[in-house]
Amino acid sequence: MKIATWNVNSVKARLPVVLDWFRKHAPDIACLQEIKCIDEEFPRLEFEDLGYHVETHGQKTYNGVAILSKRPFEEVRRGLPGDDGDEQARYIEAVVAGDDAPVRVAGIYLPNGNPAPGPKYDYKLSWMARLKRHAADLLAHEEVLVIAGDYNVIPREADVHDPAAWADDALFRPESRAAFRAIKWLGFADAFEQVDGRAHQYSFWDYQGGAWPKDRGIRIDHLLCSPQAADRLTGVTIHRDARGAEKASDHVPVVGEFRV
DNA sequence: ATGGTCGCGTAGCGA
Repeated sequence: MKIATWNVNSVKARLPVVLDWFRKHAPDIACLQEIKCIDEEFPRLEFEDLGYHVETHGQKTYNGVAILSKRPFEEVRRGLPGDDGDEQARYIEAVVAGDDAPVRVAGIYLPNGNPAPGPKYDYKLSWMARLKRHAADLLAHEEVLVIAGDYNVIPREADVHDPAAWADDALFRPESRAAFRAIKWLGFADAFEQVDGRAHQYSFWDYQGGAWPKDRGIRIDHLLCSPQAADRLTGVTIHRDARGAEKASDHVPVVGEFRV
């Protein structure tokens, strides 16, 4: 089973590019971030035509997440628990039947947090604290669980082209990396680090300043795997080539393959 | 091509 995450940076602006990629790579489950539209405006029919079930947690203009699956959803949750006043659509979670076990997938769009310090950074860290609490609850189920998405965190120096240039950025500051580690150390494996782990394998290149042609990227799109998922993980592919497409997103898909 | 980000929404913010 292929489980993908992709920050598409507007599903409507990206639709031809995204549909081409789905036709070519046919993920079984895909989490999309920054769909930038309300549920009613999501191009649902186009994905249903490709054989997908579609669930969205949309928002006007900003944020918004979706989860797509070839198999029907058995359970869907919208919104990250822990703050009923949080209006930002950044979390969706669903369960799909695997061949021999249920598969729970959460799609996340973790707050960027810049500028740091400041209220946006405080929101990022509090969101991560909420994610940690919820992730701990989910781990207790002992399921095949993948938390997939745009974490907006660069875990290691090896995951950024120029660590010094990013030292004060909300994506690389010590508090952000510590919060990411605290979630991971609840008992998750980073899929990429488990099966590959090479330095300088990026998932995002800024539109500005020729970041893509100069390969000035960062790795911020991750698949965190429960032990039951990690045991079944056979490979991870970062679809770097997608960044070179006409009208590309600034992020590329990351796909994990699981025996389930 | 003497420029050099993109999307949303139609100014300026967010990333």
